[in-house]
This record gives sequence, structure tokens and C-alpha cells, in this order.
Amino acid sequence: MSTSIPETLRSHGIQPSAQRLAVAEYVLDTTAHPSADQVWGKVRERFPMISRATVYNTLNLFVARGLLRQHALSEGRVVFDPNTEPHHHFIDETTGAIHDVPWDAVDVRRVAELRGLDVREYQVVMRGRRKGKAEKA
Amino acid sequence: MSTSIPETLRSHGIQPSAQRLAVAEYVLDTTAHPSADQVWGKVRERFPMISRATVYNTLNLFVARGLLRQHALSEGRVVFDPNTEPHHHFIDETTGAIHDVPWDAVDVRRVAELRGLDVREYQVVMRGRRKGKAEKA
DNA sequence: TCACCCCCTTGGACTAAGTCTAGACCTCGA
DNA sequence: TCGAGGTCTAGACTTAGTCCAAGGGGGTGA
Ligand SMILES: [Mn+2]
Ligand SMILES: [Mn+2]
Ligand SMILES: [Zn+2]
Ligand SMILES: [Zn+2]
Repeated sequence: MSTSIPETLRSHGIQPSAQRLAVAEYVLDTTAHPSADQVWGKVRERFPMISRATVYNTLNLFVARGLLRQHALSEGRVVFDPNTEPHHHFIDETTGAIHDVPWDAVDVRRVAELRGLDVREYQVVMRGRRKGKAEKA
Repeated sequence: MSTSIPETLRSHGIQPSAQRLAVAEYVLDTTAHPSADQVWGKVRERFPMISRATVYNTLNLFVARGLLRQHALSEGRVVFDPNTEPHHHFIDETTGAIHDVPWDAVDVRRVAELRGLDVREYQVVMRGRRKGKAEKA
């Protein structure tokens, strides 16, 4: 039982509105790492009159208030991620899909010892193919 | 005493031309991780008639032939990197500058053990500020 | 030397991602 | 009821990047 979406928005200082709820319902509950235009496409299925500018404004607002993170992992694609905890990413070179990798699944050491660099955050970005699971037709 | 630039191009299967040499002279010898349009701006200083399309074509060709790597590290910026050996990157949040971090300066373990993922390559992407060196005016 | 061919370069059209703006529209409190 | 602020919208605008059709240039063989 988690808090309702309007509550979540308010607790991050965001005034709920019909459009913002429609965006939040999709983007706060996906692991697909969608782009802004993909979010627009998805939200329009249930809310056809929402404008592109509103989706961009809403996503940028959510990022500014810490509800979402924004990543530029693969060429030219900026994506949104509701997982705001530290974690790593794996990019499937075949499909372009981005998968989360739990923070503790990888060991990274000696980052804090780098001379001259004050590292505030970091992640491991991996590329390759998903194993097993025969390719879907 | 390294090989000449025309030799380098030929050894990667690239026919030298005046334009390609001008691009190569700059981009194979920078640590600045420039964008395509930054390369265009720089090359035009010495070769003012070179077209934008040629710079993009040349950079893409260099990437295809393994002379350059392309990275999308920070939001919306695709940059070119003549360092084709494995290494990590540090992004200065203040200036946006991208710095190379030697492969051995960081320890990454257990990447190969990830179940279901065939990791072909990876790097650590770090963000923060450069220490020391008072900010330049 | 000349002609031909192939590759290269060029400017401009085109596309896609993203931002900005001006006005319409809500909502809520006085 | 009214006004003020905040929100939404369509469309113009910007920027990165690709595509295209036409022109140019250099090597090779006659
Ligand atoms: Mn939060
Ligand atoms: Mn090489
Ligand atoms: Zn993620
Ligand atoms: Zn680099």
C-alpha cells in the first residue's frame, strides 16, 4: 500500500492536475526508461488532448523536484527513470532496451581515491546482449 | 615518433583528402571530447570552406573505422573521443567538461557474474567537480 | 594527353528533439 | 462575483543530425 499519486506529487511540491496525473500514472510506474515523446504517445492513449509541451514541461518539473531522473545513456536518447535510487544500467545493443542493474550487483572500488576529482555520483554503464530468452519473433 | 596522419587514415582503410586530414589533425589529437559542431568550428578556423555535411560524414566514417569513439554521456551531447582504449569518464558538473579516467584507476568487479546479461563492454561514468585548482575567473 | 569513372564534397532541404511564447483556461481565495 | 496565479495549448522557433542531387577532382588506362 503506497501513497496515492496526488499525495506523491504534493509531497514533492507539485500541484496535481489532470494532465500531471496522467503523466505520473505512466512514468512513475514504468521500468522501460521511455523518452519524452514515448511518454507523450503513451499518455495520449488515455488522454488524447494533452499537448506535447505539457508533457515536456511535466517531465522537466518532475526531474527538478526529484521524482524522476533523466539519463543520456545511448546516442541521442534522453530517457526518464522513476528509480531515483543509485543503480547501474545495462543497454541491450540489439534492441536498445535499457535495464536497471541493482547497486549491489556490481562492486566498484577506489572511486573516492581519485586525485583531483570530487565524485558526487557515479554509475556503471554496460552494453551487450541479454542472454538466454530466445529472441522474440 | 608516431605514424603520420595520412598513414593512420590509410591503415584504417580511409582514403586521405584535404578535408579528412584537416578533421583528423584536430580530432585525433584532442582530449576535449568535442561535439560534431565544435569540430566543425575548430576545423573551419584553418579550412573555412569545409562544409558541415563533410565534417559529420568524416566523423561518422572515423567512428565506423575505429579511429574514434562516440559517447553520449551528458544530456543531449554526443561527443567524439580519439582514445579508443577502454577507460572511464568524469564529467565536471560545473563546466560540463569531460575528463578521461584511466582504466586501472578504478576497480570494477563482478560485472561478468551478472545473470542473464552478456556484457560486451562497460565503463564507469562519474559526475562531480574538479578539486583544487581555483576556478578560473 | 585525354577521357572516364568513382569517390568526395557541397549547400540546402529535410527530420526529430526540445524550448519558447502568447493567449486561453482553470481554480481558488477575497 | 471577480481577479490573480498557475496551468495548458498550438504553433513558431532552434538546434543536432541526416539526406540528397549536383558538381568537382584525381588516378588509371587508352
Ligand atoms: Mn522522492
Ligand atoms: Mn585503431
Ligand atoms: Zn534506471
Ligand atoms: Zn574519453
